[in-house]
Amino acid sequence: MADSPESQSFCCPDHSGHAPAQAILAQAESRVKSHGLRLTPVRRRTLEILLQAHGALGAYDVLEQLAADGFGAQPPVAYRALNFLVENGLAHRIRRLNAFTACAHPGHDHRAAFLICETCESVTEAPSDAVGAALGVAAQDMGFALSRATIEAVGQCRDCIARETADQRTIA
Amino acid sequence: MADSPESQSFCCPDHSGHAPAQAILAQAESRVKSHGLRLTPVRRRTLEILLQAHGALGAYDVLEQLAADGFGAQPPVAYRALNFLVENGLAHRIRRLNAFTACAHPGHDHRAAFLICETCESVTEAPSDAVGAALGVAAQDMGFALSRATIEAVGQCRDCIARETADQRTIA
DNA sequence: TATCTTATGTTATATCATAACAGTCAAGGC
DNA sequence: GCCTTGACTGTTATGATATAACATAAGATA
Repeated sequence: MADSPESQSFCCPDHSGHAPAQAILAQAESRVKSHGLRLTPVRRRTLEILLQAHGALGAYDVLEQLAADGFGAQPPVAYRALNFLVENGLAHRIRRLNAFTACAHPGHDHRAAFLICETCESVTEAPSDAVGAALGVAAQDMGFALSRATIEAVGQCRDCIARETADQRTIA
Repeated sequence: MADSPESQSFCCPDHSGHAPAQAILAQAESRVKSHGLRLTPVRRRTLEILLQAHGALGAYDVLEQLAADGFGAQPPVAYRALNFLVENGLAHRIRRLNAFTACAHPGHDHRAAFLICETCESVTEAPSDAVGAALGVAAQDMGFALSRATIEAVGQCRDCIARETADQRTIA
């Protein structure tokens, strides 16, 4: 199960594998090109940085790494690249954390929900079609035309639950 | 329908009535007391300010009004009162807007979803039990223990849809 | 009243984000 | 090729949001 494609495709970048960075970068490249846009060096490097990150990264964290790589060291450099990635479905903005994370499966359009672990700060992208549908119904009931949504859950991830359980056994 | 208790209880503060401010303030008072806490003047006034607001208010907007009323004029004054209200279920934080809004029905615990109108900037609290349930299922599938969630939808509210439709008729 | 606790006020600073403009580079027309 | 054009990057400057830390005041309790 830990290695099945299903569990891979929604795992956070450093909770062992989702599709390897290379594959995602290639997908990103073609996706961007098909929209008549360019995955320039800063943008590509920004996506790489997000893909290598453990959890979500703040814009200034990204900026620091970009600067170390010889790109511009001013905030707009990071924000522009990050916004580009978000607008093109290659990354997501996590509002609760004022942070950004690489999209785990950029191949297709989708609405995503995020599971934010309070213990290890990991951010996991979860399938949210059902959630989106429920939200659509609620909106419709209010006469509200929904265009997009932010869905962010806070709690504890599987790994941290397991670790805590193990710790308790050790103590007892 | 426009006057039914149901439609009232989920309307935004200035899209005509939800329960009047007085009633909500009274509810707030008793709710807070039952938790062994106090609805102090700043906190009470902060809640009033939110209740009178058209949409959600930024902390600095609230601060400005508090200062005008003779309360402290420094950010922590507003943030403390706002955080108190949020922690006690009397207000909600709208992360997408970096803003706060009074809870439309503080009488009972509930998970809320917010509908943010891009046209008039109103924020409406929608019942979200179904959305929460769907999110719970998605989380469970990932082995994630959900503790709370942010659900914020962006789109266009009923009033603005109606207004736009009317405008188009006028033009045509 | 003395004491303890909670809340408020203030100073200072951290963190997140964007406007505006200048310089650079790539792609397509000539 | 080379020039124009539009997209991209870099920089300066500033704005907006949020909190840490500590001093003072106000309520509760003994």
